[in-house]
Amino acid sequence: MTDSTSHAVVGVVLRVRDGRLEALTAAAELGEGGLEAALARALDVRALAHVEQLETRMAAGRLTTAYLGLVPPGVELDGDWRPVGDLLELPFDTASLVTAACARLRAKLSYTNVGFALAPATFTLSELRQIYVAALGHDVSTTNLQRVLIRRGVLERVEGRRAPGRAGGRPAALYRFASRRLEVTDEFAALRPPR
Amino acid sequence: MTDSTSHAVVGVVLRVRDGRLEALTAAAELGEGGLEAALARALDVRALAHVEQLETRMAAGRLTTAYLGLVPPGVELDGDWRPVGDLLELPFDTASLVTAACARLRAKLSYTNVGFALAPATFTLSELRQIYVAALGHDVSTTNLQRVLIRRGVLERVEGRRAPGRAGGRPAALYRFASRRLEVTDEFAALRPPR
DNA sequence: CCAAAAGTGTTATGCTTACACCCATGT
DNA sequence: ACATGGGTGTAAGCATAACACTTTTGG
Repeated sequence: MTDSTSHAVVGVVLRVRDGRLEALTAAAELGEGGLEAALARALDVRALAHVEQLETRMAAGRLTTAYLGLVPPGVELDGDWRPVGDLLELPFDTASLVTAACARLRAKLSYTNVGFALAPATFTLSELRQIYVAALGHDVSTTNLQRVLIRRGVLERVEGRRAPGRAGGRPAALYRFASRRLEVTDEFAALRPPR
Repeated sequence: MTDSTSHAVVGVVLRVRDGRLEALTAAAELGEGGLEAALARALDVRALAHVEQLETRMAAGRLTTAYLGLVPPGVELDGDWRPVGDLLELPFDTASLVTAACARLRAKLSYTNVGFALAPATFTLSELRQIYVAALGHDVSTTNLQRVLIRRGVLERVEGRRAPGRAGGRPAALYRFASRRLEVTDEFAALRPPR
């Protein structure tokens, strides 16, 4: 049997800009090429540092498969970017996908290395902190961010320092993500296998 | 535009029986009624204590949306149940969905109350332990299981005790899950919001 | 010399694991 | 009494959070 339902692929792309988490949505109809191919027609996937599927919904006889994409600073992706939290002008189902995307991002920030997809190639800890603050929606201490990510092996020191701004201050060390592909770094909180 | 791709909904159902994790798969073509309706045609969803979507794939021009379902002991669901780990006779893509389902279950057992969907209404801690051991694939200490689940408020004591078997032993207290709907009980391991 | 920003040291807290010990029942 | 399974008490380990303090720069 064959169905004749319209099937859209929606990309929900997130980025951090000016200390705010912003979202962009784009859609294309599913064709012969497959889900990822439709996503590629909807937007320039080369700009995305990370992509993962969110979910597939059916409403009003229309299928929608949503993807989460993340764009690092410095990479341009044109479209109608708008701050998350200002979703009132979006249709309800789109807004709800953006909310789902943000929830997924927040969760993964705490137990994976996804941060790499929102950060530039190299950065200072303050810069990384701003990204985490924007994405998580609550304050994060630079000290603890560093401890956690270093101990897990997520961050690596890199040569050189960032010169301080006008106000002075100690020059900041530069870091990078050890891997730029998604890795689970803190698998299970409880009920770990015995040693 | 309208696509004419065939679209199957596959249910991957898991249960624990005789100390082993078993899987059953069933599929139906997507129709007008929507994804959940197709799932209901594939199998008796009334038997499932929990259902959630896994993912949507497209391979060889064919769409597949997979769901994870969980059945508690004492509820019958007919079909070709087979132990997880004995997937060689299944087509590759089905086997890979079963693997994904198990991974999802294992992960959620550690930070949610999903256990309710694999356990009977009331049970002893030993019985619950056996379920966790089978689902996680590694040993779990009864002591720690109790501590973790009680502190999180996932388990509740219930009136009465289970009489010991032939070999004697102290009668076991009975417990139940405080909620029988999915709840996240251990949100973030790291980077929690400040107090 | 002072302010500002970055980074380290130290302590406290909380959750989990490990393990020893006590409890209740059948034979 | 003793074996068996159930349950609790206690201590240890580990990761995170909090915060004080030191370091390095610009003005």
